Amino acid sequence: MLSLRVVALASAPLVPRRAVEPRAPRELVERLKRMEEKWQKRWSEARLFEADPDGSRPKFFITFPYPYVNSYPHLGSAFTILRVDVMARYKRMQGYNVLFPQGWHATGGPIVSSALRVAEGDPKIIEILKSVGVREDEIEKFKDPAYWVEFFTRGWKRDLQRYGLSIDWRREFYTTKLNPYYSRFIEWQYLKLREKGLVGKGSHPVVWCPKERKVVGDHDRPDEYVGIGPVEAVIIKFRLEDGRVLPALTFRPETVFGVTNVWVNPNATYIEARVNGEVWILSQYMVDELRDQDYRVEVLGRVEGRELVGRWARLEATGKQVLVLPATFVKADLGTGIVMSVPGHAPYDYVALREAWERAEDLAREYGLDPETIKSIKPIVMIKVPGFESKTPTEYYVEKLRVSSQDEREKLDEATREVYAKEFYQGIMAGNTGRFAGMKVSEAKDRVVEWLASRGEALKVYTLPREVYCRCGARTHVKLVRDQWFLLYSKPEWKSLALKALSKMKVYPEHVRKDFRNTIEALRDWAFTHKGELGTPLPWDKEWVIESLSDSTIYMAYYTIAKYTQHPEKYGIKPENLTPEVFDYVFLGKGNPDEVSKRSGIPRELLEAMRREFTYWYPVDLRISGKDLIPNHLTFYIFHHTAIFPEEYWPRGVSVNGWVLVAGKKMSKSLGNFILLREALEWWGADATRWAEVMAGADATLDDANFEPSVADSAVYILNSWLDFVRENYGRRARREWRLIDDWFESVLNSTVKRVTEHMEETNFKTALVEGYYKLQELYKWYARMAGEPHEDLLRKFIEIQTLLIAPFAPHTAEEAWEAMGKEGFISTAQWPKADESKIKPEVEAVMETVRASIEDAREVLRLIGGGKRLVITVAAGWKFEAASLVKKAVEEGKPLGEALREAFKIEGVEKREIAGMIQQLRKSPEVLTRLSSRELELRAFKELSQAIASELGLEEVVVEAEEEGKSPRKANAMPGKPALYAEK
RNA sequence: GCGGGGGUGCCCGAGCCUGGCCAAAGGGGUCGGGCUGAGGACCCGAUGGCGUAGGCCUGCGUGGGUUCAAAUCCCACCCCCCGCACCA
Repeated sequence: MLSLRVVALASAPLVPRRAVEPRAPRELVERLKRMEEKWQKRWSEARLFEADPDGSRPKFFITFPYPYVNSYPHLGSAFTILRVDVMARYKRMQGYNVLFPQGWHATGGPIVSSALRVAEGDPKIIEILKSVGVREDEIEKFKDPAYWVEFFTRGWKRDLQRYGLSIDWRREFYTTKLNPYYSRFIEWQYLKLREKGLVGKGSHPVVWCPKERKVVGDHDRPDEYVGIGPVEAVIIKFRLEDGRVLPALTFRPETVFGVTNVWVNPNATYIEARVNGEVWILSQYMVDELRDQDYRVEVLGRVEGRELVGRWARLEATGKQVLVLPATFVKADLGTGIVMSVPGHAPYDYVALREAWERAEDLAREYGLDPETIKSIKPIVMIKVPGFESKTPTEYYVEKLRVSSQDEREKLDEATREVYAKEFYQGIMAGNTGRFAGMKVSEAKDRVVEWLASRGEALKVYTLPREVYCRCGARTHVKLVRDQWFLLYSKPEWKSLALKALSKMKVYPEHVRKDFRNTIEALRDWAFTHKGELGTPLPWDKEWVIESLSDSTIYMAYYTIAKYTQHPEKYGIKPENLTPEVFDYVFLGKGNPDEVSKRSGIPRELLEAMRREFTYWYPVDLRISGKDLIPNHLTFYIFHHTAIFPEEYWPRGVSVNGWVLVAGKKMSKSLGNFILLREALEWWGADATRWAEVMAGADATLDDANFEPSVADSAVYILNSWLDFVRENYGRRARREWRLIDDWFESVLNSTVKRVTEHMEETNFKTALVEGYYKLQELYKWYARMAGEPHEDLLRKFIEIQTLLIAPFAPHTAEEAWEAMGKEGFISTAQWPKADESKIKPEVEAVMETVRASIEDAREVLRLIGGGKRLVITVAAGWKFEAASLVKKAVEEGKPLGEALREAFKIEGVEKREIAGMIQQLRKSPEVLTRLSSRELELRAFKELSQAIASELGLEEVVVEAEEEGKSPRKANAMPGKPALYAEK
């Protein structure tokens, strides 16, 4: 499922250079690792994460797409699965019965191909295996695909366990016929789909190796050919005077109206062959390709390219006669080797024509032509593009890229792409295109092909846009596979079910819903069977195997019963017991358990237990994955659920995230920033690695995350010092009498819990950790400085909450801290803190904000006057608070500020002039309104904190007074939320 | 082209939905101070320009607009990234 890109591994240098190294002190890391081992052992002994149906608790079923096990997990896969674990742990602390299972994906070609390479002794693949720690004497075993699966499955499991994931391992399994239990399940699924008419048959183009006679997937090719697939092209016939056909292959059939000549490679040898009754002259390559696309091709002989030069060829559809000219850019083994020249719209043709003009005399001499005829060939413009009136796109890009020769392939390829993009999407067919004039090029293209084809002058073929070689060294071409099985995603009824399911799902982040909708609407039929790969054979046509994206759509249901089916030693179920009838009963509630039991040989109680297990856990509450799975797997997941299951079991939610960069760059061996999870665990331990992964950006977003090794280093310190802090401070004696600053800290403590909980619900885990740890720590530091000594109860409360808030992220450290506090049981199942709304006091938070702002102001003033000894703080007069609150109220009612300010004049007993002055100040800094509290509270806050403020600013004395009886020469400046300050040397 | 996401201070990156608390969170880097056996750990401060009183000027892709007030709302434009399918 999750592709690990062994391909990428393969391209890496054999001795990777490390750009990324851990710097955290070993002893601190070792301390964390010892704890991790201890708690993992205890969790496992307590079977803490083994989840069984429990009607007394709400359930939460969460999954991660099973990874493709052809290598070990790296920081990328570890990132996404960590988000699953964090959510699972959070939900567990919220009192949910959480099921987090994990399986492995073995379906597909890469493992088979890699095993074959080992068998062949390919040094590259052997080196890759060694680089991930496979012993020399073990290499031999990797000739067998099954061993890959077994080996890396073990490796993944070990890594994930050491990572501290809260998985119920009883439900582990891997796919393909290597696990016949799973295969039985997939067979059932596909029988169902066929029953419902969602399976069809058709033909399908594939990249084909003629030597090995097989489909060539990405894993079967050298890296430079990865990702290139069949494209549609058109062959247009040019007829020579003797009746033979020059078939020109083109990707731009709409440009036939601009043809000026035909290009051939004079130095190449072409094949003369009978194709569908006509005599064609074409490349050997296309002979093979056409044969594999069901054309009858009978080779008659050979023709030298130069023999064709100088002949006239006729395009029947337009009646145009054109000359055959030589061109060096024409490759005889690409396409038909015959090129229709459209210099008005194709950079290659344009440049080649210019060269032909220059060399007209030479060409004429060499091929016996008339130089004037060559020079008289001029580009024909037949597409209009807005903004390209004076110069065509072809002229523009050839000039811009300074192309000087037809052999400058890179520049010409780029120019071709640019011209195509402009003309195809923005171009309009010009007046000289007959019945197509005025049509958009994007629409005209297909119409032109239809028109030509209906007259027998063109045909559609599939070909490769570039040469692609198989790993065996053979050149590949496109073959049309007949009898290909398809999933009929294009069926409107199926699409509308999928859309309905989507509309009821939670999608994080929400905007991704649109991507899903677009994908569902645009999804076409899917060729779901392959040959020569690992998988489950199609039950009714066993030579085909169900391909990887198609055998992984509803397997989350299988987790619910894997506990039973995958443990024959305990429950005695054999693969042959798992008849379709059994699945019908377990998943769909069909049939009578007694009869199903009798026929399948599975005891009734077991069948019922499986049914209960399924109905309890299903549907999946949340599936978390990388963004790459939106347009394929996650969409298929929705489709198949709607096809197989009743509505109540359709998926409830999906959360997606971006890729992981390491140190700001895409992970790659050549950059030296490719990190396997096991390496990170070795360097930083589990909790610090988890911490850094979350801090990389574990929110629900399509943006890429960035794992910074320095963050992992600092997490090592953070976790160690938090543990020390807990040990030194939890339950110690401290201040007993309650002060205003305690109200403040209690308030922010509760509002922090509230915000963090909201972020957790939205799967925005980085934001949750930033708020729940970093910001809370800042708040505590400030509290400790302002309070001098913290309040005893609050200190305890803070330590508890802080530990609970980091528990989903750094569970081992949290357990250790929890134990150090003397708490009973595991923190993993402790109650997530609940915000006490009554303790959240906005006016206290506001007044403390005023204090903080005043300290900053005072610092600035002191700096400007070059230091001082004494500070007088004057809290504004009572009437100013009244006036400000009138203004604030008016603003909140929606009045414009100017109008709201006039409210202040309602205050009685104060001179209008004074009020006007205050209004002036308010207009200048309306922000004070947002931290408006009361005169009494401000006075109290400043008085209580005057000592702290003094030491904060390094002053000998801080005097706090009220404006009414104040003596400060600047007391008139005092505003609510912004007391007047007066500093003395 | 269609669909989606973006362009913020030296760098990374929040804010934008719900306009004023935003010269703009938080990191990193840099500078200064503290702690120390001159610690890569920790703590405090500075880090657009100017300023001996909390201020002023310039500023969040570009250009307009709405508003007492815009990084935030509206319009137009420019640029970048991703997807548009058979690689899992």
